[in-house]
Amino acid sequence: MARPGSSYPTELELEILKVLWQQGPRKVEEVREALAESGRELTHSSVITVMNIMVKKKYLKRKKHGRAFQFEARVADKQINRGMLGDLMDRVFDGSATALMLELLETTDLDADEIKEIRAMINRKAREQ
Amino acid sequence: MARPGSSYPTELELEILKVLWQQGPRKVEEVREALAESGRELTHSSVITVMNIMVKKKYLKRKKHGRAFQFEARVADKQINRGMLGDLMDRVFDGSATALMLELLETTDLDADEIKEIRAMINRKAREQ
DNA sequence: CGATAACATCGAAGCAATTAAAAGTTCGGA
DNA sequence: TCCGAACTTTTAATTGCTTCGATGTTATCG
Repeated sequence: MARPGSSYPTELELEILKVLWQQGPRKVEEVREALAESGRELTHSSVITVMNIMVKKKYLKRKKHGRAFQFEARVADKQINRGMLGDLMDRVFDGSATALMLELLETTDLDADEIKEIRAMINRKAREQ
Repeated sequence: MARPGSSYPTELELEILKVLWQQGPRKVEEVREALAESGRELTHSSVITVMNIMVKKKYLKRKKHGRAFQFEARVADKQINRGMLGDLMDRVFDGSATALMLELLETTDLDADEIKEIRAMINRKAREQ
């Protein structure tokens, strides 16, 4: 039997989604350029292959626009981020948000502003209950 | 060209590591049973195949123990958890611990105790600076 | 209208991950 | 010592991801 196939975007798929989330609907060539700028140099052919797979997976939709296709994200960044984080939380931290957060706090350097922001958030959360 | 091959444990590898982290050094058969109990029914053959790959990848070491091998984790849970979390933070949240934490706080239901614990942690973090 | 450039599809190679059957090895008891 | 059970190694099928060359299509410009 074979690999199950993740229900979340793969590495490259995520990179492509990020470009479309940041820049809006784009042509393959433009996505290829954006990827190249962040250090991933692929041929046109490679990029379009993956993007067509992403259409099949419903991550993207495409529309003819002049002679080329325009591709657009069909999933929201929030939705994907949440899903991927939830997946890691389940798989690695056995579903414990607290364990995840403690790990993060233990191992990350945060500056004063960030701490302030997180604290405000947690206080708001406390008040909500 | 091929897939790069993640520097972190795969799905099944992580499940196996968890068993060994929780139970200490174990034989293949015992690991197989533990996996079955958490809903993943594999043949002996399948489990040993992966575990041997994990030895090659230096996740595990093995020692003859009677007629069977005993396998032991060679990496610490903390180390792996940290790495996988860091990887997600980089890939999904562009390296921002704050963004990750805010997302988690936004989307997770935490009970009073958990909030208290996290708050204590962040306060300690604030004092450290 | 025909050539060319821009763009798309097809086919495929190579490796990783998952799964397991079949074949090989070894230890302990009859 | 030899058989069988327990355990391991070998081989391999299947599928997913990444990558790209070769080939096919189409719009525009001269």
